[in-house]
Amino acid sequence: MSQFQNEEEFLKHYDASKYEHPSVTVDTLVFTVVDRETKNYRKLPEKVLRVLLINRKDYPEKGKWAIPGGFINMDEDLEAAALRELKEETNVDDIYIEQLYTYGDVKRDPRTRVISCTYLSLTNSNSLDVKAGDDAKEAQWFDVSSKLIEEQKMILKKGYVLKKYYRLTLQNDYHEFNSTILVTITQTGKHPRIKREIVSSDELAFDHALIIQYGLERLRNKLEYTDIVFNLMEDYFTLTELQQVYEVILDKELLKANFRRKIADMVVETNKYKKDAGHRPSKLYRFNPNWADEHFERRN
Amino acid sequence: MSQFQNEEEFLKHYDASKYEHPSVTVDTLVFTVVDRETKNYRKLPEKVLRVLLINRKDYPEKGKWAIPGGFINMDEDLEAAALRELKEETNVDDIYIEQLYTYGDVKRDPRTRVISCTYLSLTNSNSLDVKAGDDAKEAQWFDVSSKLIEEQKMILKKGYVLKKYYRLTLQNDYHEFNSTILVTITQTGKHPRIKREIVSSDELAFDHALIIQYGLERLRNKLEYTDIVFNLMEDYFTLTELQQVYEVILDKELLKANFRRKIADMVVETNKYKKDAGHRPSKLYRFNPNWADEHFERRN
DNA sequence: ATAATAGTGTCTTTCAGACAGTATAGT
DNA sequence: ACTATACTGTCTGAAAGACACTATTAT
Repeated sequence: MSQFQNEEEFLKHYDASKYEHPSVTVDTLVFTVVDRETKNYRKLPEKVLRVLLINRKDYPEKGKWAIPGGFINMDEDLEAAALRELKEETNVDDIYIEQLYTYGDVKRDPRTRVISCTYLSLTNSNSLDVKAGDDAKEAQWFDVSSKLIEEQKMILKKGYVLKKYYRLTLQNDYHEFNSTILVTITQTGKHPRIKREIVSSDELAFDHALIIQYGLERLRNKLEYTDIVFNLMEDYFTLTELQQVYEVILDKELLKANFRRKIADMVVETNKYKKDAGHRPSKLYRFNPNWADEHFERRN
Repeated sequence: MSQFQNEEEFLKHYDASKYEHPSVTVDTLVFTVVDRETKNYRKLPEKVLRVLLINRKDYPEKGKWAIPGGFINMDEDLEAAALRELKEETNVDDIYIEQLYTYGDVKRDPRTRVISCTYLSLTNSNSLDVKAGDDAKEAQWFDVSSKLIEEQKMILKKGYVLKKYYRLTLQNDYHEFNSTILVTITQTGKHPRIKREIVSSDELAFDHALIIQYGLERLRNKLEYTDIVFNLMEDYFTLTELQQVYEVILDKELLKANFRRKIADMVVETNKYKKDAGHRPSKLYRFNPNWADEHFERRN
């Protein structure tokens, strides 16, 4: 039985510092798609998927690359904290953001128990205005790709264990490094379980290789059933550009005619054209905001 | 520039208590599907979706119903904490669990800043062994349903705002109550935004009505592209039972022949039969563990 | 025999995949 | 004229949706 008469009374005596509390950070994975340079005046530029990382200028994990983030303030919501940190560290603003996953393993940070609530964020390359923030952290974009490099299947008496090794590659003009991630699917009895763990990740801080890998998976999945891709596009875009963005994220080629049929409802034609290179100009399209209505259910 | 020579040196001087930290809880939403009683000996029992709630015996929110959960220990992983709390409070064990969402609004708990990392959990009705834990908390199952009751669309100059009101109903033999949840989809300019908020929720503690609503949405979505449903089934089940579970969760009727074709690859026939009532006996099936292989990508 | 469920066959429409074809700017 | 891209038409086969039909048990 409670010693207090009412809730007001209870709250007056409540002392939050009685117990030890973990630290809570928010970390934001920012993706964008940009054009790679091209020499042939006729050829269209290739698209590349990029992720934003900052070089840690302090312990712990000093010198390693991390996704932007930091400790939350006691008086700000989680998403607000994510946006604030992003702004402080990288000057990126007005951006699509959604919660990704919360990482809280006991040993993931050497300082103390740190729970990291991570966010996935998308922006088009035009809105980029990345400079290092004034806290002496260096922000850079990295080309990112994740490929399945090995697969093992072990059959057990009841079910099986599937191990998938992914190579996560981050590179730009100045740096290049790899991480290896192991995804284990255990199917024994009733509940299949998925575990993601880092095999090696020398240049990425903490468990951030996992976050990038998982964010990429989420992005790929959502590409197929939401309108999330338009956060990576300019206001006006050609259908070929849109297709290229799909292709670089899904890491596979798509057939033009089929692609156009599939995304037809998501876009609206404009009367503008993109005339630039040595070939037929292409019509510019915009996102069709009414598309979201009927497809609202699949947004989670 | 850092004042420390190396990471070891840094960690020796690190004092986590320098800053104020939020509290962190884990809360787990547990769903199951059970048979409702039937009087007609021929008729199959109807299925109902249930959620597990506990009645809070202490401040804050004393007397209200809440999802089982509690504060994490400093030396246990998040999922482990969720499982421990579930076991302590409700005696539920060996259960499917996945992370749902992390709630961290500043004012969501009157005591202090509380970040709640929530989990979604599924179990079949056979595995139920719910008793109130020894900390004098009462656990009960509630039939749960969420229905769209009103929809408003406002057209703006650039885009629109869609407001959807859902009625969340919880009821069992002893209690019945409703919450109203407002889902607002704002589509202006580039980034569509979704906000979920509680309009009214008198008998549910904190923002738990939101969690139930969101968990139900997640369950509905995953039903369509994963094998998650089998966590709600016994080892052996009839195809009609499986269909009933789909129907009660999706809240719509399905055509038998089409349903069977759709789930054909996910199950394997056995030579057992369920002969019980005044009609043709039906074959028992099991989950086909090989199904997961090819469909691994869509698991997130 | 009857009531209720178990289980199958097939028609139609829709959609994904593959591929071949025509159109048009800039040099 | 040539090159690279823009854009469309159509065939095929698979899957989704709708519906009708047959089969089998306990009472």
